[in-house]
Amino acid sequence: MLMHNPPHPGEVLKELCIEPLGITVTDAAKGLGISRKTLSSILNGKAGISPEMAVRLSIAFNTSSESWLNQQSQYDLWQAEQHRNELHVTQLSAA
Amino acid sequence: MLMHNPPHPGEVLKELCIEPLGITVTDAAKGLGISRKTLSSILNGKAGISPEMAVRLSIAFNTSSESWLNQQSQYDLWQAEQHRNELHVTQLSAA
DNA sequence: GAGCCCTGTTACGTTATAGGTTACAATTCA
DNA sequence: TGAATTGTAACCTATAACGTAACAGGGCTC
Repeated sequence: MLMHNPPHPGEVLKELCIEPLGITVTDAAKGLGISRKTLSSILNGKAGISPEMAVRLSIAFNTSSESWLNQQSQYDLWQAEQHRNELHVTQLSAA
Repeated sequence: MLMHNPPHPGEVLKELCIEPLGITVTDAAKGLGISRKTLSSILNGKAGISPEMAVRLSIAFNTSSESWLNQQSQYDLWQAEQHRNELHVTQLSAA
């Protein structure tokens, strides 16, 4: 179970990939084969990392697509867990 | 890196949770607080497991929400990886 | 056979999100 | 000053996760 708020994957992408390489958002978007707006949205936490985007990132930065998508899942799941007690779900047992 | 086609999470849900308990899809849907159609779609591989659904499953079956969402991620990622060579992405390196 | 339950599925709707293009404003820098 | 960079807003499309209502078929039981 996750205990602390995981960072948005876009944050990690910016700090660990874009900034260290010293490349512009514009050039990174070109390399990724996506629009500058899409990358900007991700970097600023306005959009998530889709499965296809995870593959793109893995190619461009020679990383693991799993790590990117897992980061996104952890992030999404943490948000969902915040509303766990609002869900009307009952324990299920044998009939 | 995933090497083999992961099963659809709905398959796992059916075989490891619904069938062993001997409960009907209708009753399981009621317990989960979702419509029978939604559960049916998941069980038959027509829909994925959303973050919120992962939390519902974790409550109803006393399991880990992470495991459900991770299964879905693995499944989605495998699909995306099948088109890895169709993406126009270039390696990114220091400017 | 008649009735009932369970199931998958179709049709219709809403809502959210990823992605695109275009354009604008603000900033930085040569 | 002029060019580059960036975030963002407006507008579009496609996909997907939900819901309800309705239907058809299979199975079970009086």
